[in-house]
Amino acid sequence: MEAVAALAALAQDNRLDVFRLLVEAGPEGMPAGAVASALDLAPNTLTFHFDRLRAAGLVTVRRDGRSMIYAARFETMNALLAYLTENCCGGAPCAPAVECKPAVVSRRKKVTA
Amino acid sequence: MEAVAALAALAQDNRLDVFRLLVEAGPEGMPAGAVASALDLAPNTLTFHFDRLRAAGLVTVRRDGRSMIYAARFETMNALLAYLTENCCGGAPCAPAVECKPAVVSRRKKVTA
DNA sequence: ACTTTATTTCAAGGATCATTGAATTGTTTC
DNA sequence: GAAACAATTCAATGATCCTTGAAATAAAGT
Repeated sequence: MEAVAALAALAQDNRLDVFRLLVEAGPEGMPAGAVASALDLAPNTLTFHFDRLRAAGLVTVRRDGRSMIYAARFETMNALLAYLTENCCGGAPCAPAVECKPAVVSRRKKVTA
Repeated sequence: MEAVAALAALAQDNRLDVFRLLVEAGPEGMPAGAVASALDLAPNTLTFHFDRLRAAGLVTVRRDGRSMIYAARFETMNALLAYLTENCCGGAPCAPAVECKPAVVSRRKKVTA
C-alpha cells in the first residue's frame, strides 16, 4: 500500500516542515542548504529526512553545482489526497477530485516532474 | 501540530485498514470484535491501534452491552484533508474545500460527533 | 594541488513502535 | 454466583525511528 508510505513520510514534524517548505518553493525546488538553515536542521539529519521523502515519492533531487536541489512532487501529493478523499467518504467520493497544482506565482509553469 | 498526530495514526497498515473499515461502517460504527474478525487481528493488538486512533481524534468509542463500538470521526478527517490541501497548494488552496460526509446510505444523517 | 563549501555516508545511541501471551475487568446468561 | 463472552491491561521482545558526531565524497575557487 503506497499511501501508507506517503503518510508515514509526512507523519513527522521535521519532515512535514520540510515538505511544506518545498511546496512553498514550488516546482523549482530549493537547495538542501537553504532548507537546512530555514528550518535549523543539521545537514545529516536533513539528508536522512530527504531520503524518506524521496523513498515515498514525495520529492525529487537534482544536482546543481555543489548544491542538491530538492523539489516537491505534487503528483504524489495529489494521489495521496485522492486516496484519502476516497477512503474518507466510504467509496462514494463526495468531492470532485482535488487537483493540486504547484502554487501561486508563475504563469504557465508546467509541472513536468 | 495536530496534523502530524492524525498522519501518524493513519501511517500504519493495520490502522489504516481499521479506519477505512470504520469509514465504510459509517457514523453508527461497529463493535471491536467485528473489526477484529474482519481484519484478522488479535484483540489486544486491535485495542492498541484503537487507542492510537482515538488519541489522534480519528475515532470515538461507546459501550453497547459487552461490546465496544468504534466509529470514525469524519470531522477530524476533514480537518486533516483541509490541512493537507492547503499545504499542498502553497497557501493558495486550489480546491474549494473538501467536505467529507459519512457515506452513501442515509438521507439527512447529521454528523453530530 | 590545496582549501573551502555543500552534502552524504557510517556507526552508535536512546526513544518509540507493533506484536504477543498471560492475566484482568466488565457484562450477559444460566 | 459460576460460566461464557468481549475487550482491556500489563510486561516483554524485536524492530524501526530520529538524532548526533566523525569521516568521506563532490564540486568550485585560488
